[in-house]
Parts: sequence; C-alpha cells; structure tokens
Amino acid sequence: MTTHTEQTGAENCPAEGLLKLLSGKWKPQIFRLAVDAPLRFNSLLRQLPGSNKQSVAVALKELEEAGILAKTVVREKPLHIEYALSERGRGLIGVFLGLEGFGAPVILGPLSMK
Amino acid sequence: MTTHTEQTGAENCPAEGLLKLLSGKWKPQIFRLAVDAPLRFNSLLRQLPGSNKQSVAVALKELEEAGILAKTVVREKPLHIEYALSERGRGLIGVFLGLEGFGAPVILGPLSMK
DNA sequence: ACAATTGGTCAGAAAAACATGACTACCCAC
DNA sequence: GTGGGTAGTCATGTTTTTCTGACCAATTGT
Repeated sequence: MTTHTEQTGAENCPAEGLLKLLSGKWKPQIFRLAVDAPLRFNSLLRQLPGSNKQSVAVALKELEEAGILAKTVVREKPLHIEYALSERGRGLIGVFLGLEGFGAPVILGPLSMK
Repeated sequence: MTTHTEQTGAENCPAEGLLKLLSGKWKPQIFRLAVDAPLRFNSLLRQLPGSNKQSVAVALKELEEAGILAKTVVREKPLHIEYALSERGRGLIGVFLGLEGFGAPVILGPLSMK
C-alpha cells in the first residue's frame, strides 16, 4: 500500500491544514519570535529552553516550506543564516492576534468574563 | 506535587494554548460540525469516518472543559446528550474563519504544488 | 594546526497521541 | 428478559512526535 491516501479532511477545510502546520511543540513560539526579529538557528535554540536541534530544524524547515518563513544566507562577519517572516508570514500575524484575543479569556477562566 | 510545571510557554502566549487545544486529529472537524448543529455522540462518530469512540470522547471532553462546547442532557424521546457551541465557542468562529482565509492560499499556493 | 562557532543530519530511544475491541450502564420496546 | 439504541470507560497495542547524543562540514579565531 504505497498509496498514501491521507484523509485529514484538510482538502475541504483549509483551517485544518493551517492548524496542523502551526501545531507542534515549537512552531507557535518560533513564529512568535520571528515576528519580533529574524531568527538564527543557535540563538533560537537558546531562546527555546527544553528544545533540541532536531525539532527546531524540522520546525524551521516546515515553516519555510509553507512559505511562512524565508531562509537567507547572510554573507557577513560570522556568515550565518536568517529565518525571517515572509510576506505570507506577516499575513499570519493577524490570525495569530485573533487567536491570542480569544485564547486569553480561556486561560483566565469564565470568572474574568465581562 | 500539584504544581504542574507546564513549560509550553502558554502562560505568556494565549494563542499557543488555543492552538494546542484545537490541534489533534478530530477537534477541528468536531468544532466545524458543531458550528452547524448540536452534536450527538454516535451521530458524530458516524460523521467522522476513521474515528473511534475513545478519541472522539476525549476530544469532546477537552472542548467542553475549555468552555467551547456545552454538554446538555436532553430528556426526550431517546434521552440523549447534546454538545452545542457555547457562547465562547461561537466567539471562536471568527478566529476559525481567519484561519480558513489564510489557510486556503497556503494549500493552493505555488509552493505546495510541484 | 587546533579549537570554537556557525548550521545542520542521522539513528535510535522515549514519550505522547491515536486506534481497537471488550466491556459497562441506562433507557425503552417488545 | 431479550434486543437495540443511547453514551461512554478501560486495557492494550500501534503509530506519530519528540528527544538524545553522536556526527558532519564550512568558516573564523589563536
């Protein structure tokens, strides 16, 4: 059975694909940090306590492949790589803010309504 | 030790908690179906091909505990239980639409198709 | 030349999520 | 009191995700 017929339902629901993309242990935090400034691998690793190379590398790759982050080789003093929010990525900021706006009251509980 | 030292970063980022809540194989679909009409366990199970009691039960419980779905015992003909979107749950619809709006181009976009 | 920093890859282990099948309990019709 | 529908739980196994530690390769510093 090499017929990889994935049935996630994402075909009829784009939100699901996006949720799947943003889910995962590190991707939301990576996205959030990328909003503030371009990211560099080792620095990012240090900013995510408890993370590991592997997971972060995979997350960066997936976010890049999804067109949310753009990878750039910076030919400067230490010669490094930058992962910055792409145009599409910036489009996600609004959605993220919507999530935060809704998320906050959930965490603070029903008592804080009104 | 009741001090649940969760290190998800959700404390300083409500969006993360929400993403975590909505992630999972069935929760997005369940939410989506709940938008249309109140849900009933067995019926829902039939509407989610490939799913199973266990996973759906857990998903419903978590959505209920998060205050997104409201569980109601309906004392009628077959005596059943309804899971309907709560007030808060309806608030999520907008966020979900935002996800769909952004998600669609990602799926259909130039990067994903070869 | 050697070490450190850059940004990774790889195989294997551990942990988390998900699926399966058996079982429970309650109500109603027959 | 048997059978079907309601809504689940439980123990177990499988699959997916995440973590660990070793290794790699180019670039810069001493």
